[in-house]
Amino acid sequence: MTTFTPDAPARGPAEHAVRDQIIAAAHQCFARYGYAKTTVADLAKEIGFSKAYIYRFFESKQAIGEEICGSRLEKIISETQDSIEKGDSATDCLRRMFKSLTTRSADLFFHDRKIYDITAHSAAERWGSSEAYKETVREMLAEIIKLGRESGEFERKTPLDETCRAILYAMMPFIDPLHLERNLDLLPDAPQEVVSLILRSLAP
Amino acid sequence: MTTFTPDAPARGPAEHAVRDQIIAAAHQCFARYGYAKTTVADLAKEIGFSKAYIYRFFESKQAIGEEICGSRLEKIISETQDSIEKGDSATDCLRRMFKSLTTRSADLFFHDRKIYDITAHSAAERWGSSEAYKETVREMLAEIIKLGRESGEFERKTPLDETCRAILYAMMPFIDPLHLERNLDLLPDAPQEVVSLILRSLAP
DNA sequence: CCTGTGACCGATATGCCAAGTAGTCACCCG
DNA sequence: CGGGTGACTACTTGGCATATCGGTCACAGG
Repeated sequence: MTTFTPDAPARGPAEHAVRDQIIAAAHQCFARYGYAKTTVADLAKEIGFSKAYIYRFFESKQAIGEEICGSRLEKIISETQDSIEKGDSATDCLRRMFKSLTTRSADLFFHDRKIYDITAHSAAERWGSSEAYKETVREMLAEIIKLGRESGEFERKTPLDETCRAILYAMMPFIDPLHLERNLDLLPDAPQEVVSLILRSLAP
Repeated sequence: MTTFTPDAPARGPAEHAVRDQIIAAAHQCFARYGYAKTTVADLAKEIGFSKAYIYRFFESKQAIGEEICGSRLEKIISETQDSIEKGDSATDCLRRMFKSLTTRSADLFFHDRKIYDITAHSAAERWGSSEAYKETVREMLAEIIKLGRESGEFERKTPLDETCRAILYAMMPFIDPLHLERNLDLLPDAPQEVVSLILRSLAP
């Protein structure tokens, strides 16, 4: 699994109590007031240091946002991974994977809206956090397809890369936060119907 | 094919020289300055009548927008229909259908941006014009699938409705103007790869 | 009946200026 | 030296008065 920390030039020590405090404060403020309405000065006040000090640990407000966004996406990934591991076939794993990704994203939308908005913003602005998320999802999918091909569940003619790309494009409306937002009324049936279509396409 | 005129209570006579003048002026102004920047008063001045008179023919500015939007979408539909008719198999028809829809939509984006923006707005606001468009696309697709099933090209187990829905969901990123806009960098390969996946899923 | 309009209303957009915000830097302290 | 900051700048943003816009209506002329 690739790491979520963006390849940007990190500033200051990666491990530091104050850095953790900033993250904690940011998580709280972003969740409560939203990314835009939270100022760096707010975060500074929250942890009892000056604004300038925050810039010893993060090169920008966006970097903090990416960190919050990334760790939330990581949680979705790891929960999804857990669900996949309970699958008893590649078919089952694929169903579980997308079921988990869509329901957990929708959950985020309904129960942690402000954080969800950050992920949507992250996707729109192509932040490192969501690029890394997409890449990890791609890797997870490739793993399942490979498994299914080895076990004889899935066909082996189509190039693996193309298969993965096409599947992700097809699921985009339900995975990409930006698109999901507009398709909430199609949950939970639509994504499952697309997964069924995908599975038919994978038949040997 | 369903008509594009929204089921709204149309105002005034449907056939009328002045009505046509309004449409012509609207098309010109919308294409040049955009829907938002064009005022109803602008249209009135353009055709030499008063603003109030326009409301004898259209119940709102949106109704005019829907008309412009709808007729442009109708053009895409009819051109696509033409292309489909040249297909020599259901498989070919399906490829042609989506190839035509995506390239013509992208074309609209690049060469008639202001009009494209209206279609995107129409999709976002769920205007009648784009609902009708989506419905017509669904009908076109169902027709092709039925043909393919009859000729033995496509499988017959999955319910027709579900097949059509799933295919449209999967192609949404490249058909829906709202989504297409964000995926222009994936053209022209991505939609074709998804169509290939769809065709694999339709194999008997 | 049909064609056509100016005056009017409530909501929304616009322009403008003060206040706030992201980010930097020189500098302080132990 | 690492830990920490106030003051500064260039750029947005918010708020508010004002103008504009979508839409209606009563009414006029043929």
